[in-house]
Amino acid sequence: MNKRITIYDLAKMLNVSPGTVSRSLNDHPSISKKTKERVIAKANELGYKSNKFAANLSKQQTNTIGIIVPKLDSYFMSSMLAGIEKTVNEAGYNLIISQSLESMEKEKLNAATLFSSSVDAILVSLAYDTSSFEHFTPFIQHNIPLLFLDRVHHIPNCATLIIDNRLAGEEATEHLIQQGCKNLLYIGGNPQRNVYSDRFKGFKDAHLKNNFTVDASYYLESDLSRDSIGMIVAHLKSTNRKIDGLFVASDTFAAHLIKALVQGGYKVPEDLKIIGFNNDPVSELVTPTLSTIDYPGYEMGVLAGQSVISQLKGSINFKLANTITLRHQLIIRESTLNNK
Amino acid sequence: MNKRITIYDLAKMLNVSPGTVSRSLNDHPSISKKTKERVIAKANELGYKSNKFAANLSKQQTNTIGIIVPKLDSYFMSSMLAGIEKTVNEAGYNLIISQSLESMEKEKLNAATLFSSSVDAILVSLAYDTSSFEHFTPFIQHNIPLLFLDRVHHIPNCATLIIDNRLAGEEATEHLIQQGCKNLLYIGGNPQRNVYSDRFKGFKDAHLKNNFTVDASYYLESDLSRDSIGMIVAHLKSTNRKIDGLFVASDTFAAHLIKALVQGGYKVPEDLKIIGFNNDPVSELVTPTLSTIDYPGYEMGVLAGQSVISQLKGSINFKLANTITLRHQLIIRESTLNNK
DNA sequence: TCCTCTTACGCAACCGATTGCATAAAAAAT
DNA sequence: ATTTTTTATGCAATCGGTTGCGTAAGAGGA
Repeated sequence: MNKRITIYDLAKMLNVSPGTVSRSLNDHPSISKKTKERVIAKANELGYKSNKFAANLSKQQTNTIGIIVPKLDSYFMSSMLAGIEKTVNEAGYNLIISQSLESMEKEKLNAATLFSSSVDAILVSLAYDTSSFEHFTPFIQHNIPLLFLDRVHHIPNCATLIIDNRLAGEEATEHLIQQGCKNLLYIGGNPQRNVYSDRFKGFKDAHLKNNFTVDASYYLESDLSRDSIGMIVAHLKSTNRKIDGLFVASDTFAAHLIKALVQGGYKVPEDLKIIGFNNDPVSELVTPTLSTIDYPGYEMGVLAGQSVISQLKGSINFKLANTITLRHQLIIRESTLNNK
Repeated sequence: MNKRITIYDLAKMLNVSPGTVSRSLNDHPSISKKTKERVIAKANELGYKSNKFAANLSKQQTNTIGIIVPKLDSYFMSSMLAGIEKTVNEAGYNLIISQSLESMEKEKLNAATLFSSSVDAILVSLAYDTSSFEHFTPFIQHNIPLLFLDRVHHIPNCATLIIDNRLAGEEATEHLIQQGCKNLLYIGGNPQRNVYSDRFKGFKDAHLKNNFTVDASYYLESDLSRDSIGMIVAHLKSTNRKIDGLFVASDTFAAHLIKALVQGGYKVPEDLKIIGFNNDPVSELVTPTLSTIDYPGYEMGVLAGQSVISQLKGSINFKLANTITLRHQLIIRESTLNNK
């Protein structure tokens, strides 16, 4: 096992001081070109790698960014992470990823770990059941940038990155109405999460605009897991209102639902039109193909990375620019179309 | 911004030495219960968090594990990562995730970064075009556990975690043959990657067992990206061998292919049977549903995490137990079925 | 040639925790 | 009461870089 070589080794071999080696390696202006070259040449020759922990310790910054996501195994999350990882990596940061597994308790633990790992910044997409936010105060107290994305909570001086879920919900609903649906139902997750409640707001707004009645019973709360498909189908069958349009807050759930409904004898879109959310790849593969709202996960990740980095570099004042809203887009496919 | 408090602060306030504080906090046996309690109480009172970098620097270990994956936005990858993250996290480790984006150059960079981040161990799933492996030698030289998973390369003393791709390929092919296919084609990625070449080996073995002829032209190499669907369809139309069975090394690709073929007038499974690989959620959603090989990403992640941790803790001698092979399972769905 | 101003580098403190070794205090043994 | 053993703590070096400050050597000017 080769001993890892340090600036002291280099210094000794080159007959200079460790300080000079350090400065050379960091391209400090007060070192002559000649010396720099000698040092760098030797460093390469010996395969010198700086010890990040020593560097972090003295520089008091870690070049790591932490992120807490609910779960990573969805297309949306993983493409968002892909975008974040790529962006922060190019800026020289490492990304520590942790999952709350949709549990506030785990989220607290993760936050504590990341805090004690001295991340330079932290990104958070909230767990399903998170209802208090004190676990983020250490970051705020220590002025560590905290950015919420997608599943957000507004805390003063914390940036948030979202799409306009209300508007997207309105557009989706409006589309269903234009396709002739009269009796709509919204299927979403925990309304404490902005993504679900805001979409329902849009759903309501579209109703009001079209002089349709709407009340809380139009919000069918579900954990959007595959196991709940059966309950939803049962609900649709048993309800006295004859539902002819469904706005589902998740494409994968919508896709499974379509499959189940078709097997259960429903005709989609003839009997029942369905629109999803996210533009997950499955929406193109299911039959009928699923109309949806395109929700740019990767771009969101890139933007999140960029904004957190510019925050770290101090090049943007986030006290001012506090909320970034990304574009979204209605995508019409077969599951909401009349003709054919 | 509260100054972060250190063991020196605690030491001063409690009139003990920093060493005592450190030992108390680490539950060192040679500290009296009374002192420990005093220290811990004070630490909690002031919200003391140990500075990991200082600790890492002196302990020479970081409690982080690095992983390089080709891309993280596939269901398989993200569930594998979910499994790894959960496991190593429970063991007190952080996970630094980086993507090679299927490029060897990026993989080299990532390896260098992780090395200089002093990860305690590294997990790797190789990029599409990785053809040399010197970028891993620093880890080996420094005795840092290196575990390959899924897309592996055999290096002495490095553990690998795989499924039996050859056997899985044989089973998939055998199934097609049993369903009456006479003219098979295998669509896979770069044969430098074990996952693709081994499946083809199984494909060949099944042919030989059934006294079918097979040669290299039965391997259609593709990058398995969506853009290549058109080329594949063209190939199927133009080839003089009338293909009636397709073994595709990726479910998502197979799903898109089914969609394209059906649109192009093919009947699946009547004209052409298709079997995929991975048991991606999409395989149940596409019409016809896709037969496939179940490939347990999450479990693979858990196992990878466990084995790397036991390696770090020294509880398993990996010089002996070098390759772990996971179970896989043939899953038969509509895309390969005759009746109906 | 002597003086001033740069330039290039060395010195040493510092970041915050860990840990081997020494030792004072307390407990046990004689 | 004295010595030995045990227990609990302190001291100080160490991990590997970074950085403010001081200064010798070299460049430039008079």
